[in-house]
Amino acid sequence: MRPLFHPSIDDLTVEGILHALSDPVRAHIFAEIAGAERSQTCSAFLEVSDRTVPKSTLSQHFKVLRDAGLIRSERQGVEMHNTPRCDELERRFPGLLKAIIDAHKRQTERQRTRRRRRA
Amino acid sequence: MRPLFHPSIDDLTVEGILHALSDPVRAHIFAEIAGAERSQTCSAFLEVSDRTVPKSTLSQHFKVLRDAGLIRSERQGVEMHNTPRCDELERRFPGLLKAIIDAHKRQTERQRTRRRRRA
DNA sequence: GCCATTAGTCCCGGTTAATGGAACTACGGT
DNA sequence: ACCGTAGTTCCATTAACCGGGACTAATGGC
Repeated sequence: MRPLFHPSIDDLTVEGILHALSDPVRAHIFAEIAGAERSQTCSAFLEVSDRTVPKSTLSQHFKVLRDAGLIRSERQGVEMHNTPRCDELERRFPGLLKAIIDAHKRQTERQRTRRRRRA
Repeated sequence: MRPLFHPSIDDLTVEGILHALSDPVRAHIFAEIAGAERSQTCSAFLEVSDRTVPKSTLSQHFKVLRDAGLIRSERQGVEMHNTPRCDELERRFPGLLKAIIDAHKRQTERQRTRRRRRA
């Protein structure tokens, strides 16, 4: 297994981070990983908000998140354990992640209330 | 002239905003517009950080920023005047824009000091 | 050790999005 | 009416994304 690439915190770009989180599936995955107590495997996200994500696509998504410096992935046995790099990111770009995750939360909450109102 | 489309603040998505600002040229344009005292024309950005941007591309970039709800564009005579929608955006996604612009600033400053050190 | 199973990755063809040159439109000035 | 300027639209080329299928790496059972 070729060791997974993780960029140094100094090489991270805002563009990369925004691009990674501009996809709803990736944003969801990252929010979950960032909010979870323990590391999450990739296959935990084969279903995201009632939609099936093919595993090749999922693998790409994780690569994008890794390359953007948002998560760290390490193999443990047969599965991959993903953890957020929040502390480093917070030092490099203070407040950025929190603002984005908050905005996403705000949006999904609103979507829920809107849907409820329609129903 | 077909009137320009501006989405309602309620229809804005975080994904759209992040995607729009994940491009370095667009991020630069938006930062300038957001930071300027007065409205900016499109052609003010035919040169961005020492690179020439073709005007068809530039036009597309402005459309992306408009569609994401980041700017408002209105024709005044022969030129287009662009203003930020910061107040509305702040109400919808508090802190988001500031965090992103701050992160961008932080990044460009670092790039400058790095380049200076190398030289 | 060998086979089966599980978790992810890689490859590659099809589809979609971004880029930029050239033609076009919209407006103002003369 | 014509010209120059500011932006837009069209279209062909190129790059990025998606997902099915083959492949790889690690584990457990036998």
